[in-house]
Amino acid sequence: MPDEPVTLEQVAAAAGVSRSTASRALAGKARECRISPKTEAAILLAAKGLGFQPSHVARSLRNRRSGLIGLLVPDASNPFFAAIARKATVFAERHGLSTLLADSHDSIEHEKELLQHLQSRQVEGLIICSIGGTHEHLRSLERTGASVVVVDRWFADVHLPTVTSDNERGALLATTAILKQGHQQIGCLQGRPGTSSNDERLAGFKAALASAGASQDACLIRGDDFSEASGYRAACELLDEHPSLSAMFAFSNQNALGALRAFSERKLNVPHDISLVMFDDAPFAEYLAAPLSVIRQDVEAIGHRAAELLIDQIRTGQRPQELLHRLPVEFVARESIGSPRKPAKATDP
Amino acid sequence: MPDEPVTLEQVAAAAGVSRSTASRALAGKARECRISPKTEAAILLAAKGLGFQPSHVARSLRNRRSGLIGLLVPDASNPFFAAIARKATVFAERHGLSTLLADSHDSIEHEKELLQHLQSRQVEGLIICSIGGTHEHLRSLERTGASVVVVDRWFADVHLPTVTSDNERGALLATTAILKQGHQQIGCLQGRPGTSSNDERLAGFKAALASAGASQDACLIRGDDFSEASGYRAACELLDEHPSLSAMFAFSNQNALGALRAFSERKLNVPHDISLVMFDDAPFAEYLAAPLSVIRQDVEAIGHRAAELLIDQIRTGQRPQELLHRLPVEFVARESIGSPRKPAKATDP
DNA sequence: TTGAAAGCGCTAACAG
DNA sequence: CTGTTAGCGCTTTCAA
Repeated sequence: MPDEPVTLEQVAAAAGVSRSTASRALAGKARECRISPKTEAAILLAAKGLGFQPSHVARSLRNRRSGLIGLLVPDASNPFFAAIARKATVFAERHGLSTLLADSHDSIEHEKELLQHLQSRQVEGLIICSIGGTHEHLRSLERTGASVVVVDRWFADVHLPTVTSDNERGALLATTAILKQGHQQIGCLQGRPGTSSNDERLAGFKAALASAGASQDACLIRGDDFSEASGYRAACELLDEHPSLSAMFAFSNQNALGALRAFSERKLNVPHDISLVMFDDAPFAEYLAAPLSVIRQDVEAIGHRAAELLIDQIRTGQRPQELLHRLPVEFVARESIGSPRKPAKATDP
Repeated sequence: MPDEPVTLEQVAAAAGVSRSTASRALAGKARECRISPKTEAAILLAAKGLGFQPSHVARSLRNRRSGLIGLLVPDASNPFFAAIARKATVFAERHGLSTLLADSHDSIEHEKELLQHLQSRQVEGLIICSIGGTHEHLRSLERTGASVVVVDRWFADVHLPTVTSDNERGALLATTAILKQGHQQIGCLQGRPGTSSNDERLAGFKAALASAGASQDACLIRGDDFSEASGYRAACELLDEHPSLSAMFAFSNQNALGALRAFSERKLNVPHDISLVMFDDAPFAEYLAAPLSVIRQDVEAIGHRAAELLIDQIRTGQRPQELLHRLPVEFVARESIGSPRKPAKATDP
């Protein structure tokens, strides 16, 4: 910013003392360093008068502490990550740390690159929502002993503190709720296969089917990632190939929105023609044509826990005892699960 | 992070050269500084071998450029600001700048405080979505000649580059659409009075009423801020006090959600019993019980323009010619505006 | 073609 | 009670 910032030097000069004294006084160490009240006052006055703002950069260099944490997410505009971002920044700020935001655009290449950037910025800690796929970079973080928290997804061979929802239980709850209504065939709109959040939900889905003795038809699982587009495609395929399908379970808000689009194109009514449950609650869910039953994850808590775990690591220099933090989820029953309609043509409600 | 980072010194030593030479080679100035290819290679090799990561902190101090921009928003988890955050970070990153995220929690005190923090971090530029209320701090930014872009809201007496939507026109469009259906009384669920985004929308609302010769009953304007709670309260009041009310215009997504809650409690059906339009589109809007007609603002464009304006300022050191950037909005007709129902009791659909 | 030296703004050990 | 000194890691004259 254009204006040459005021330096400690200038404050010291104005107060007629040396930099060290000024530094001490401004650091609130007047008592401790037995600085005379009048010099202290002079220094404080000079600082205020000149509008002195200590340089964090210089301080960082000297103290070898940047006072920065990094936050690396696949999509900062996704409400889930945005909520985490908020919690993290606020918590960090409260501990005197500022937050660098980085958005990997769902690309593992970007993720690695940004990780480098963040590291070269000397971040003291990192909250990362990794895309997954490869995770050498995570393992290397693990080795360096950096303060890191992995959020949302986890990786069996990466021993870093991780916070995520109880995905399997959530999916089990959702699927069970559907089965209870008497549905025989449930379409599954999955997210990105290979990610823990997806695979755990899938496991819960299958477990519920198994324990109900229902048919585990793998063909009823579709989808490539957590996007609206994937949800739409998956729902279309399922609807076209299995006209008798009476219920669907969407693994994300976006997937569900895609499904709703597919339904609306086909004039399918929820829950009359088809039932739907989605993973992750959203403010709008209860105002949809049919208020959606959902699995609610406590996003706030996830963000909070992540920040907490990170700050602890930074302060103690130690990884926490518990590495895997699984936060509970909750089934919220609304009106989107009905009874299976009578076997009939799929297009005319 | 625990591991002592590798310094330039070490790389230089390993390559058997001085820091200066190493610095030059690693800065890609080999040609320019006529460094012999073999020493260059040696340096690059050593750097790679040791996993050298230049210290941004040291560099910042030396170059007097932090390579940081600040992003100060009232609520990082609000999709609107989250989208802007994303655009800004990505754009900034592309220009070698990292983004510091700060969340003022809708509090002007926090806003000022965080602004200080960001400044002491030597940010080279700042994108700020100010709460408003007071804006001495903005005026002081104006004076220092800092690179700043104000987003979403603007302030008549603050001469800083600003990007916002054409709120007045949006509101005019929305209100006109309602009037065209024959509604006589339109409830207005406003956001925070005193903010430009609110007051401009209000102006558009009133202008539409005026030019249609409709009654401008100020009593039909309610609401305190852009939250769901405010929307709910406002809608309840309006509904209870004016049973003949047949349409509402919500100034934000949240306000609209609040209204929907009020409607649903009263078993009011949209658009049969009551019509609704909201400012700002949302992915879910078309899947609501009645797909909502909305005024769509181009959030991506706002974020993009803001980042662009900021980077330009940073590079040129100059404020742009045009200070006020008003991005166009669009009326998206869906199904939430119906004809006014026959005068009847308000509670039984 | 390379090195030595200075200094960005700050803090802290060590002297007075 | 306060000042002097050194140095965090890097870049950039200036000199060789």
